[in-house]
Amino acid sequence: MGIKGLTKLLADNAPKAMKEQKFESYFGRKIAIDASMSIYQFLIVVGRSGTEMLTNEAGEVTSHLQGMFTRTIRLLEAGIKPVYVFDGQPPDLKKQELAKRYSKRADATEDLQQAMEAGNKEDIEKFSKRTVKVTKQHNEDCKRLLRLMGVPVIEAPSEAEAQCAALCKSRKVYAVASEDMDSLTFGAPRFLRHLMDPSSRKVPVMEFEVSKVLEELNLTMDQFIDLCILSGCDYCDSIRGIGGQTALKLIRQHGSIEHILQNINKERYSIPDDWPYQEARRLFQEPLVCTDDEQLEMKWSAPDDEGLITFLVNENGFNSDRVTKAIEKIKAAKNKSSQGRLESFFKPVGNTSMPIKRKAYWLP
DNA sequence: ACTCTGCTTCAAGACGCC
DNA sequence: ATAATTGAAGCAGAGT
DNA sequence: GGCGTCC
Repeated sequence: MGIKGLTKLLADNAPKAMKEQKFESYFGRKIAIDASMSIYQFLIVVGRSGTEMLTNEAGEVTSHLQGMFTRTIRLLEAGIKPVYVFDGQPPDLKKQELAKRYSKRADATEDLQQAMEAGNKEDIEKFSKRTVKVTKQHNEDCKRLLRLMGVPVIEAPSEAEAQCAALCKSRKVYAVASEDMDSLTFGAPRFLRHLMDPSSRKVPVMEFEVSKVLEELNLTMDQFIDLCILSGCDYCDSIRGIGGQTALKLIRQHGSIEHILQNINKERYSIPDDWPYQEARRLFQEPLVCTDDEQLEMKWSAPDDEGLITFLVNENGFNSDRVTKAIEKIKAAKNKSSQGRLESFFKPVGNTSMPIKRKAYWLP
C-alpha cells in the first residue's frame, strides 16, 4: 500500500517540495524504474477483455511484453535512459501483509468462478483483474526483452524500490520514477510520479526532492521515516486513530516514535502488541541493496535485431512489420540521444562558440 | 463546525484510424 | 509448490 | 476525442 495518504500530506504541508515538470525535460537522463509494478499494470490492462488477454500460439500471456516493449520505446524516443530494477526476496516483515493480499486474491478467484458460472460479464471483468499475479516467468520474459533491446536490467536482492533509491543516492541515476510513495521513504533524492501519464495528457510529471521535503516539514530523515511508519506502511500496523496529520504533529512535538510512546495517552490510543516499528524503521534506513559496482553496471547498447525478431515474432506471435519498425525506432532514438544531454540542450540556441565545461554538466 | 480516520470502490497501456 | 500493487476519491462516522 | 486492436 505504500505510505498511506503521503501525497496529500505533502501537498498540504510541503507544497514546495513538489513541482510540475515537462516530460521533455528528462532528455538524456538516467531514470530507475521498478519493473514489477509496471508488469503488474500491463497484465491488468493491456489487451484485456474479461478473462481474455494477448497470448502467443501456445496460449501464454504476452500482455506484459507488449506493454513493456511499447513503453520502453516511448521512453527511449524521449531521450530517457531507463534502467529497470526487478524485485528479489521480500523482507520477512512484509510477509504478513503479503499473506493478507494472498487471501484477498483467493476470495477474488472464488468470486470470479461464480461470476463465470452465472455468466455475469461485468463481474467477470471486475474480479479477473483482482486475480492477476506477476510470476517469475513474466519477470524473466521482460528481462530477456529488455536485454535484447539494449536496456540495462538490475536484479535487486530485496525490494526494488529500495534498490532504485540506492541508485539515485549514489548518483548512478538522476531520479526514480514510480507511482509508489515508498521511494521517498527509502530516501530517493529525486522522485518522479506520473512519468508515464503524459501520453494520455491528463497529469503533468510531478518531481519530489527529498531534501526539500525534509526542509519544509522541518524533520530529519529519521523523523520522516517515523512519520511514514505512523501514517501506515507495508511493514507493520499503525496506531488506530493516528493518521498522517496527527503523526506529523506528534513527531514535531516529540521527535521520535519512542518519545511519542512515552508521552501518549495510552487510554485513548491502543498501541499494537509486539509492534515491530523499530524493525520497520531499520528496513527503510538500511534496506538490503546491492552496492557492487560491477553488478550495477548500466549500458544502453544497440538492440539485437535478430534476437528481438526470434523472441517477439517467432516465439510470441508479434507482427513482423511492427517489430521491424519498432527496432528502427529504437535505433533512431539511441542515435539521437547518444550525443548526450548537453549538445541537444544547446542546439536550439544555435551558438556553438560558447565554451562548455563538459564534466560538470555530466553529473546527474 | 470542523478535522481526521478508515472503509469501500475503482481504475490502471499505447497506438492508429476515423 | 509458488506468488505476493497502488493511490485516489467518495463517504460515513467518530473525535475535538 | 472516441474506439478498436495489439497477440
